[in-house]
Amino acid sequence: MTNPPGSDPLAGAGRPTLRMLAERTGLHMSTVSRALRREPASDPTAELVHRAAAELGYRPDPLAASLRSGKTGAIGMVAHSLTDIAQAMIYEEVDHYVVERGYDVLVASTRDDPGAQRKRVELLLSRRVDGLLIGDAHRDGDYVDWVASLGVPYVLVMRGAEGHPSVTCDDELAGRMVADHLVECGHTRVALLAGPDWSAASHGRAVGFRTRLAELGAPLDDDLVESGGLHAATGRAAMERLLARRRDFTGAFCASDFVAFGATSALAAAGLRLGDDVALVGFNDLQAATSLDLTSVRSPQEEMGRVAAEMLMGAIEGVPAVSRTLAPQLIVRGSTGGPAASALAADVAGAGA
Amino acid sequence: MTNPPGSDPLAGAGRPTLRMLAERTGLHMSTVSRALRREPASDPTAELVHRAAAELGYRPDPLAASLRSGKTGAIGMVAHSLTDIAQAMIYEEVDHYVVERGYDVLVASTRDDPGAQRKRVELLLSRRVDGLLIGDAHRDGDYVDWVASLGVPYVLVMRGAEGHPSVTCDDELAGRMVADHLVECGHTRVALLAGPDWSAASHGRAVGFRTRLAELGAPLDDDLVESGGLHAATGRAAMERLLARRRDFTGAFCASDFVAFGATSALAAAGLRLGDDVALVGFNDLQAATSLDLTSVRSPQEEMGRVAAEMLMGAIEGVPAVSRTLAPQLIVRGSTGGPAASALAADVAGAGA
DNA sequence: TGGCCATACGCAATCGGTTGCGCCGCGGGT
DNA sequence: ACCCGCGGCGCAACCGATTGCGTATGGCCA
Repeated sequence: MTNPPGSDPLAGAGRPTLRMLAERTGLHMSTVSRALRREPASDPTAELVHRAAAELGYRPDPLAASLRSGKTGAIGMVAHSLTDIAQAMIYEEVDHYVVERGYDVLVASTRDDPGAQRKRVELLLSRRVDGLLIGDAHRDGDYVDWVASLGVPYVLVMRGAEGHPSVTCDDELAGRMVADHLVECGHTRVALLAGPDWSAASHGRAVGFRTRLAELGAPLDDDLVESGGLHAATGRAAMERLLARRRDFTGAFCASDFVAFGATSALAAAGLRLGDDVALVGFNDLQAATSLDLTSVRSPQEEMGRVAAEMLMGAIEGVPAVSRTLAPQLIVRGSTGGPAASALAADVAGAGA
Repeated sequence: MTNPPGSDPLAGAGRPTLRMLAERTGLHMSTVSRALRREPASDPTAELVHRAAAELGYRPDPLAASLRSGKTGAIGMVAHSLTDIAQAMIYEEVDHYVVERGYDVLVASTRDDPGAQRKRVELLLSRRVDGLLIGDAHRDGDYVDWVASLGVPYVLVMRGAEGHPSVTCDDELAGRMVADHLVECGHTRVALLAGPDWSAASHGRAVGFRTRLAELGAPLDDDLVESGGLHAATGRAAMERLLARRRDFTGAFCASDFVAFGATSALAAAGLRLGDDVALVGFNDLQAATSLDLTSVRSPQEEMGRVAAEMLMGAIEGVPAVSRTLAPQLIVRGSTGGPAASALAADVAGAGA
């Protein structure tokens, strides 16, 4: 390939090493190594070394450094799926947070498969990440307990687990808020399209929802509960099963917006109008929720990502991690008879921009 | 940091090394190293070594191996944004493809910012990835040419660029298909909500659309073209601008489903009904498209990911990469007067499950 | 039975930094 | 004037594998 002079000082030719820097400056490697860690201006030697480094286009090799020091400057994030926008948003935020601080992120996705979870964590560990962000925790503690037993700093994000440091949304509160809202809108017989029960997030939402409904005197009928996955397909299937069984509910809470999207299709196919015949509430407040005019709970994914990253980096440096719970926010739209999409859409649609 | 005895929990004490394996088997490190690369059953020594490795729970250290060998067994993927589901789908597929083959993926996201692009590529390179998958190429060749000049195997995915190996969808064909469809549905005055012009994908879609419309005798009116980003917010804004200017179009092609979602909100706010007053076509066929009953073009993201990964791994092993273009598929739904959502939803909603 | 080749194995250098240790010189305290 | 402390620096070991080279060995064929 052609190699224009200004564009890449170090292509082709051997990449500059510490040894070369040492020769060029007449100092010893170790001196150079140490000088590079100082501020350029702190000291004549430091300045000399930094200047030489700049001239040669020296870039330290993190591999070699990690091998000796045991620190890699990288954290691992394991997600259940990055096609789940909520996880992707968390990842993006984590990425930007840590990269700004000179760290790096290695991701892995497990599809919530226990075998893959362990395998991917081991892979990350073999790459010697300094800490782990776990986004695919299951409520049965096996996986998470195992992670904890590895002796590597870790923080759970989005899905918590008893006795482990985590950054989560207050899912139970969110469930209660939805119950409040639906009942306030006059719905006394409502359904629940729950997510997988092994997700603490889904579980928490369901528990809060159920508990609050009971408190409000409109207890959830077990016959109106369907549980499944987090995708549109499972949401649609769940709503179809429900409709085949009962048609006397006037509202439903879906474990995620994707589930709500699927449910919407099923409602449409059954000739029921969203918001008029059946009120629907989703979860995550994705961009598309605005377009569907879907009431949804916004959980602060960006903030979760940032806080979790911050907490993990603290843990790596020895600060004990203490769990945090962030506040959800109900965004009311037309699917529960709220204001029309037009009124709210503008300030909402920018997520992920 | 101080370095008290306990601060290096399991790492220093426990992690089995090649040397330990050597001592335990009475063989030399180099012999052990080589025996591990053989099949366990191929040879008594190999079996002995493998057994010992299993007993000690030996896991090779990729850092050390890479340092010496120059190969990391990792590829880098740079995405413009993982909250874009299309990119996330590609990533997921790449991840599974290469992990199955003993490789690993390091991702980075750049938000399409030129500064970030170079920085992140350099970061990946400093981690010594064996090859690069570029998902955020821009049409002006600067960035991609620079990547090519680095001398590292690379493949562009989703967004191509002249003279560089890539795996893309036939975006121009897709644009033509949409034009055909809209005209067939009787729309002769249609609008275009284009994506960023520096994306070859967006550009190609627009070109194909425009060209085919002209061929069909219904040329695109420049006054009916809006361009912007790929998000719901920009889609909504674009449609609002358009509606403020003109109301005489009966159909529109959106550069992505997200843009279409935003456009839908704007239409609703203007009191126009999707499919009845204005026909809309999106791009990517995301899960939510089904629920919105949105006609969309499905581009084969999974296949793109797989093919690109395959091609890159080939390139790493010396097989020259030759660009491939995959076929798009139009999914007709209610937003262009197609069959109701109910008819098609079932087999479509499972994407990403 | 002798010679030759393929193979298995040991030895030691190597990848590119980091870090404990010891030396040296300089400045300050008494 | 003396001694101590401290900071900068060089030396060399080290992290955990891979790999070129030299030697011993076993199988095969003549």
